Amino acid sequence: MDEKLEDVLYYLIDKTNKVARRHSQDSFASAGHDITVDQWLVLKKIWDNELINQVELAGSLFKDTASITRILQLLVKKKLVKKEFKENDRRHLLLSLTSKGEQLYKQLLPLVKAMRMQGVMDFTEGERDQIRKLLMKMIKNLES
Amino acid sequence: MDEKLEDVLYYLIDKTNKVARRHSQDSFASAGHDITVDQWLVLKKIWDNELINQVELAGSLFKDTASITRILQLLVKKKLVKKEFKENDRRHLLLSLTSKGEQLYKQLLPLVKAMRMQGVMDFTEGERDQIRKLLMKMIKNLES
DNA sequence: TTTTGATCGTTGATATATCAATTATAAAGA
DNA sequence: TCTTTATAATTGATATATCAACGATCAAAA
Repeated sequence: MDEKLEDVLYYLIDKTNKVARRHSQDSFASAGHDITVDQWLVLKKIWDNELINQVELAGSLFKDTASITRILQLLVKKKLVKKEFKENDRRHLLLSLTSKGEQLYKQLLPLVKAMRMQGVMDFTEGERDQIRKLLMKMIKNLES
Repeated sequence: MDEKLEDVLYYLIDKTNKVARRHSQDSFASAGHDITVDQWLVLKKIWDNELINQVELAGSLFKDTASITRILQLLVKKKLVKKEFKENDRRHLLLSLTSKGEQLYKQLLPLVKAMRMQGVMDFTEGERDQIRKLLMKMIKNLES
């Protein structure tokens, strides 16, 4: 007899992830913002790292470049992000936020900070360190 | 200045989840099995809980009933799962594994058990309890 | 009994994940 | 210079997530 799904750790991690994402997504929606969590992540990464290209962006968000292409298509359509070519290298795109994108970023930031707190509001400093340490250990075990 | 993405706990959870899923998916593929992680989860849940309906199935896997409908379409097409109606109640479907489904389940189980170990192979009993406890605490904080 | 209400399952639309194939371009080598 | 090679980005196909709308069917109320 196999153990119950509820007792499988990956399952618990998946659930936590989903609950956190839904909470974040609902917070954006209730605040009247038409943006997905993944779009926010891309927006933030570009803000933090102006002129990053799509391969780097994908790597740092653990996404496929195909996913990044499609998320960016939407962000460009919403006029939040712009793409340009590096000088003398038409192969590499450089990404940056439009002023509308920067404005939205600043507007969302306090919301996002509140979301991040919600899950760990009653955690001690030790507990925060501990969960981080254990998750990183799992990642190391799974990345061969 | 906002903290770096790498320091955000949700981001770390998302990464762990992705790494675990990819590891599991790769294990299925290398063993020559054409099945997704989500399809496996549905298969296992039905095995554990014969005659479950789609709403219950969705709830226990944290999935939308729409997702369940589509995953089941594929599993039925692969002849791993069958749907029947409850007697005198054409509104409620009952799900069960076909013999092919049961056979596949048994074949995958040892693989799956190995996958589950991979991430926590060097964890002490205390660490396993701790991460579980902390994740459940996060879930409680985020669900409301 | 007819109507109303509630629940279950499906479908459509859109966003994302993943893999494979393709295009464009730059850099390196012949 | 011309060819080969490597990398970046895109696109197509399929699977899943989410929300909204819908259809079917049973149950309870009028």
